[in-house]
Amino acid sequence: MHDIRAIRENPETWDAALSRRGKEPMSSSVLALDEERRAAILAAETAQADQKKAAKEVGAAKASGNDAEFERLRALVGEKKAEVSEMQEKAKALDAQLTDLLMGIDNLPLPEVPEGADENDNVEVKRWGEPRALDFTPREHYDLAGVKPGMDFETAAKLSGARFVVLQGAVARISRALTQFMLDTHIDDHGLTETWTPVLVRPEMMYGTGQLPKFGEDSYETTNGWWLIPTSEVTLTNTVNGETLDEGDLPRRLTAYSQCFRSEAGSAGRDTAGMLRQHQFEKVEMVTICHPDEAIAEHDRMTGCAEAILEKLGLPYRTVVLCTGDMGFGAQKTHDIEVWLPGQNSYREISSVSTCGQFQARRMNARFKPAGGGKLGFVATLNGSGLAVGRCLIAVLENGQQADGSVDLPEALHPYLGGKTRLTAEGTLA
RNA sequence: GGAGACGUGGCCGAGUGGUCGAAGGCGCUCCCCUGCUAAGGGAGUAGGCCCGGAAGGGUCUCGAGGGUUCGAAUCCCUUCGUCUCCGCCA
Repeated sequence: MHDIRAIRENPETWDAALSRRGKEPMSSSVLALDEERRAAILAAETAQADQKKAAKEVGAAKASGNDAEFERLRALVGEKKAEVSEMQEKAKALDAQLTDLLMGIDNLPLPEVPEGADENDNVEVKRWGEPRALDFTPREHYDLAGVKPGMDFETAAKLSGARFVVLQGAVARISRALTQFMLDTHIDDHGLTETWTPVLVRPEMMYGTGQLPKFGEDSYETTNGWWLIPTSEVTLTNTVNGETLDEGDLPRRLTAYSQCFRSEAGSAGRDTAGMLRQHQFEKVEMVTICHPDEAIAEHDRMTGCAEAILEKLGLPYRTVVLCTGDMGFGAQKTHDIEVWLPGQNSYREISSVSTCGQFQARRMNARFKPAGGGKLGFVATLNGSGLAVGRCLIAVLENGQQADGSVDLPEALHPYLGGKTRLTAEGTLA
């Protein structure tokens, strides 16, 4: 959410930043509402001060036996009370309106974020690894002989419908190995704190990280009002919802493996084959809660954590800075990491690392107490995939594929596979 | 799911309708005393919002939301959470 004071102080700057995202200027409507709201608050509080004063005098009048004065003051209190409740109601309604308005406005891009309309304007900032030269035509993951026995879309369709998968045998194990490998790396090498969270949350949490109110269509709500998390960014970030942390406790770096659920309403027709896009998928997530001054450095650090996974797996990738038009709702700046998929002959998103600045913290009311004293500040929050397990599985399978449909598996995974090094064309580990 | 109890400031803990934002203790900060890692004395010690250049003032917050009342931490309702017993269960 936006800081109303910042908008008041610099409406033009604020509108200009918004327009970089291709959004209409909002400051005049925001400020008009804000002014109305403050006038109502002032009126309500002035009336209330009068009421309280008179109410105190009532007691004194009663005690001194001044019945006339007592009655007069009683009447005055009654009068003021009506005025107070009227103005309070108005103030409350205006405040809710303003909050609703602000809650629906995108975060502002940082100055260094390139301007652009869509993914074509993203800027590549790093490229690592060389796609392997092949003397055969690469296949997509679901088309590999060794994969087919362990990746069953028909049974998944029977169980649940389209965009689900059943993994079995060696493929299931490779997937699990990937998860373990990622978590261990983040915990042991990157110093993140392993965390396990619920996947069902109250709606307030979805507001906190920005899925609600605008993107309810993308997630699933249960009949009793819980929401299935679309990413554990929701739970990890909201661990500090409503909290005031000591500055000394920052930064908090968390990682969690979780199931993620997305209805993907707008994506029908895209990536329907294979397990690239599923309603339910697995992800290892990273979240940092830190001092706002450290957010940019943390952003680069976190990006590095995600890249390290791909490097250890020997998977070629490139990193891009998303342009203003391609960034998510709550982000100030986003790095997408795209892994090479030989079967598609292209780089595909496998991780998205964003800093949200204080945007989510304001929604969550997550603050910190400065070490030297002074006013409380809002923390900064960052999140990033580290990585999407399903897509990483695809990348491992496609990049390691051999002409016969078997797969050479990355060395980093061998310890997690009981020392086995490859997926045979028959679908077993060897 | 059933029955009951509870939810106060950084922590502990008083307070069951009237100058209570809230006694007391602990912790912390500053000052004094003390020639020393003891003890004592004093002062201070939440946050949001609104007005104001500031000083300062107003208002809200005793889990949250609503209500009763001239007046609520104290009464009522709703809700969230915690604990105990029972049931169920991975």
